[in-house]
Amino acid sequence: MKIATWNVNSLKVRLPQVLDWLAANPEVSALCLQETKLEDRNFPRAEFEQAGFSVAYVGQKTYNGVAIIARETLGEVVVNIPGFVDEQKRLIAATLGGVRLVCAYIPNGQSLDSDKYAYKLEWLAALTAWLKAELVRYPKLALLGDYNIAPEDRDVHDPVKWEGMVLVSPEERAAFRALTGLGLQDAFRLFEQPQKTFSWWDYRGFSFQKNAGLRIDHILLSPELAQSCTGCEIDRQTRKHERPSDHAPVVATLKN
DNA sequence: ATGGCATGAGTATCATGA
Repeated sequence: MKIATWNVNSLKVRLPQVLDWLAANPEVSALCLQETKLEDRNFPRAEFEQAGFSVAYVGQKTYNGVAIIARETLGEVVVNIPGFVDEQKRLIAATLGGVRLVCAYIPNGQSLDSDKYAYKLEWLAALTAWLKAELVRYPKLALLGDYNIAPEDRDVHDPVKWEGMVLVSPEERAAFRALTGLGLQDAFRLFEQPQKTFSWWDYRGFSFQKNAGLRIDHILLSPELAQSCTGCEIDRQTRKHERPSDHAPVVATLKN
């Protein structure tokens, strides 16, 4: 099976692209979406179900919103981080064929001196604490999503330019390492990868054409899943579409 | 260069993103 994550930056705008992408990638068993920006009553459930998918989603107006689209029935759906009071809709988890899928839209943080940055670090701490317990319950666990963290300088097109900015700060990178410290492994880094492979490019300044991007969308795998992972790729083709999302899908292949 | 796009809410601009 393949599992994937894609920040679509409005599912209303990107729904045709998502359906096309799922049709073009039939090996993808589950696709995690972020920034759907839709209240639940406006989620295009019928469109996905008519195309044969099972869906789990939670969203809000204008901002955030996450969903899992799967080819088989999703079970054990959990919304938000249990025990963490949060107005924002940024996390949904579900089980598919014995694999626990956690779909997360980690806060951006805006800037290092922002309240949103403090919220980002609190959110990450709560996520890490919850996942520690979740990993005991579910040895086959994947955390997929928009992390809004470039884990290392090689994940940044111009590390000097980005120094002191959100997404690359030492605290955020330490929070990412706290996740890998639970035993989770970055699927992308399990394999040899081309230099300067990114998952996000700013809409402004021809960033995609210049490949001025960041790798901030990730799939982390529990030890048992990492063992079965045979590949991980970023599908930058989607960024060439008309009205593209600024993020590209990340896809991991799992055996069995 | 605190802009540069894009999206949504709402109908002029503003908040947010990364």
